[in-house]
Amino acid sequence: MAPTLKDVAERAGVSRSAVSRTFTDGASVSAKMRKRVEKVAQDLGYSPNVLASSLTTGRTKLIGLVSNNFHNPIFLEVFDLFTRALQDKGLRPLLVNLTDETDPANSVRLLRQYSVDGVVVASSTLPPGFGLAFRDAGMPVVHAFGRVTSAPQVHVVSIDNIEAGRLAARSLMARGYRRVGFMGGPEAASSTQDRLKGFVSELANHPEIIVSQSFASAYTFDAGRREMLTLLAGPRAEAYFCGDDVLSIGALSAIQDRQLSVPQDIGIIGLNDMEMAGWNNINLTTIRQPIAEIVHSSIELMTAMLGDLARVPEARIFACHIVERGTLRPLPQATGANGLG
Amino acid sequence: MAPTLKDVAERAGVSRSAVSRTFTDGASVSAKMRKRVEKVAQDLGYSPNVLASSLTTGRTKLIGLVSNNFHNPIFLEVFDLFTRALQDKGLRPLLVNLTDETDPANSVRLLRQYSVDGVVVASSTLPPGFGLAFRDAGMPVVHAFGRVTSAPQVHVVSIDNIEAGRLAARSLMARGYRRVGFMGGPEAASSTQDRLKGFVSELANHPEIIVSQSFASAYTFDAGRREMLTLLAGPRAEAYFCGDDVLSIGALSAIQDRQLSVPQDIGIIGLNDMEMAGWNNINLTTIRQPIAEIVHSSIELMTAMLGDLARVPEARIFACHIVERGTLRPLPQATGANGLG
DNA sequence: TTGATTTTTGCAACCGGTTGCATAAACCGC
DNA sequence: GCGGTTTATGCAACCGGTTGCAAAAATCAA
Repeated sequence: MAPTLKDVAERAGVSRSAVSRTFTDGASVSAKMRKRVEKVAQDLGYSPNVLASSLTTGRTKLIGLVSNNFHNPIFLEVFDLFTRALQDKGLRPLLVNLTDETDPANSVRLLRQYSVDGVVVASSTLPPGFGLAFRDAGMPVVHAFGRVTSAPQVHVVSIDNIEAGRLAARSLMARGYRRVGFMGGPEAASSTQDRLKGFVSELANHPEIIVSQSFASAYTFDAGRREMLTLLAGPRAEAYFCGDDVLSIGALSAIQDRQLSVPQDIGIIGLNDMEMAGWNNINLTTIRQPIAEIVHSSIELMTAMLGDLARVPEARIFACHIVERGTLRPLPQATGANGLG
Repeated sequence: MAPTLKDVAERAGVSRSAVSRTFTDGASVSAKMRKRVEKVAQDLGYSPNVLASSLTTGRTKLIGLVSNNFHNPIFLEVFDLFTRALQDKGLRPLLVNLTDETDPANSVRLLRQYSVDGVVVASSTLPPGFGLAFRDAGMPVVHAFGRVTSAPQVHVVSIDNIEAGRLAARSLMARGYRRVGFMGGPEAASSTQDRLKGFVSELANHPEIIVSQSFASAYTFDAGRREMLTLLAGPRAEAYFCGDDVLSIGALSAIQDRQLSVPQDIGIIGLNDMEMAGWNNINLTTIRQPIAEIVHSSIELMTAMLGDLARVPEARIFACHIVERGTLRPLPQATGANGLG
């Protein structure tokens, strides 16, 4: 159906190589030849088949975009940013949905079959085994929203979850909360553990503050709501740092059910700053992850890897900051000013 | 890096054809040969390169998944369902983000370069020119959430937007509203026009009911909020049928700002039934689109097309129904029972 | 104009597979 | 064991491109 290089060559009366060369930049073609070929190509509506060329060049310009996170609205923003950033670099995202997948070998096989040039893992909950398996299969890997360590085994672009935990703790203290709670995401996820670690360690210097902790079973509204309902049944804290914005909204719904008011009776601080958090009937105070920066940095790292396969893994860490809205009491001092930056 | 068919053939001491045949089902290979080859393939970690084989078979098993809708949470559900359904059929989604794209020719070129086997357009706002351009380029096309017509030019799987408009009108009347408003999505979209048409035509039989109409500029929270704020500044209706759930939530936020209460002062009915609509601090009465059914039917249609390229375009229409929640007054008669089905 | 140098072009082999065809091997009934 | 059929295998050409190499053409300096 679609015209091929051979068609163009015959019609233009030149060799196939000549046609090929007009479409690969850096190749040696005279201006005359190029013009002639381009004319015919235009007429025929020819455009080169990337997949065929990949056989010899070894590059498909296909990037596996793998995630297991198809229920958190923040990831729609993430996918939007990733797909556009990849497109801008002339790369194509091959979307891989890893929900319910536990064996990295399957994914490796799959990505191999399509000989993707690289893999972007976009998830804060996918176990590190996946990234490692891709790397071991010889593919450049960038793990966005992954766990930051001092000796990363694959490239990681993320926030410092420990620091985020600290930031949350400091914010709550600064607002005068004395009994604070950590209501994390899935306990097994390293991001949860890191945030807890930061949260607790910051508070360790303040023995007067009472800390409790618990975990929601997933990053979902229902899990957040359920967890908060059980928390409210016992002795409750004055404010909670929730695992993410979706959990926070679930928690808010539980609080509302109990006729308690926010932030007077209970304060909530989330994490992510998804679009919805700013909707003014939600108005959630939260810690903002700089999504766009993380995505762009991930792509930058990926394209760098495509040029230098041997590049040694690095971790890129982005700073978080608090977005003041209505679910935490204001700071005691001057309005708006926030010494915690 | 990755082992090739040749490697396996040499190692097993058989011809390349033999190896190829063990991996294509329906091919003639003895059990003995198959066993031998599979053993070696296993040892080497070989799996066939789909892209290379596509050169001769003409099938890449790549499906372009194109959308321009990366800001509406319902589409995260849609992407989740599509990617999983495609995976189950052994197909791979090549995600194409058409935000800001106006020229179908670019997308055609792009999808051609990757010689996708077919294209799924998932959008209610993308102009029909895109689907047609893909079709004209010889690709099987299914337009999910597209416009239903009696003589479809490409396969369409969707709800009947006219009927949805009627359903909304009937629901509002049944609940005793006398002044009703249509607050649609982008005016140019055919889905908006169809819903309006249905809404108005149903009410045409009831001259005692006063109807107004307006349009939000996009399917976003802000647009919905803005539009409702201007509506509230004038003579307002008792209930509004909003273009979708996101617009509805924006509208609710505006209503809340004006200290009006829902559903006592104003009723709202949305469309989509995205997950969030059921969150009980939103609790939106809405018209449910059967997303999963639409997606599965789309994929079914796509796989059918792959087997029969000449298949004549059809429209598959799914019924909508109302999901009763808290933003519309209850029906006057018995609780819960809903005569409108 | 000539010979040396640079640039452009085509040939042919190759990338990793598939497949029609011919031949070889296995199977069948007797 | 035989001839006849069916099944399995390998050869070689092909899919749509790219690329090293050598020959041809263009450019340059003298």
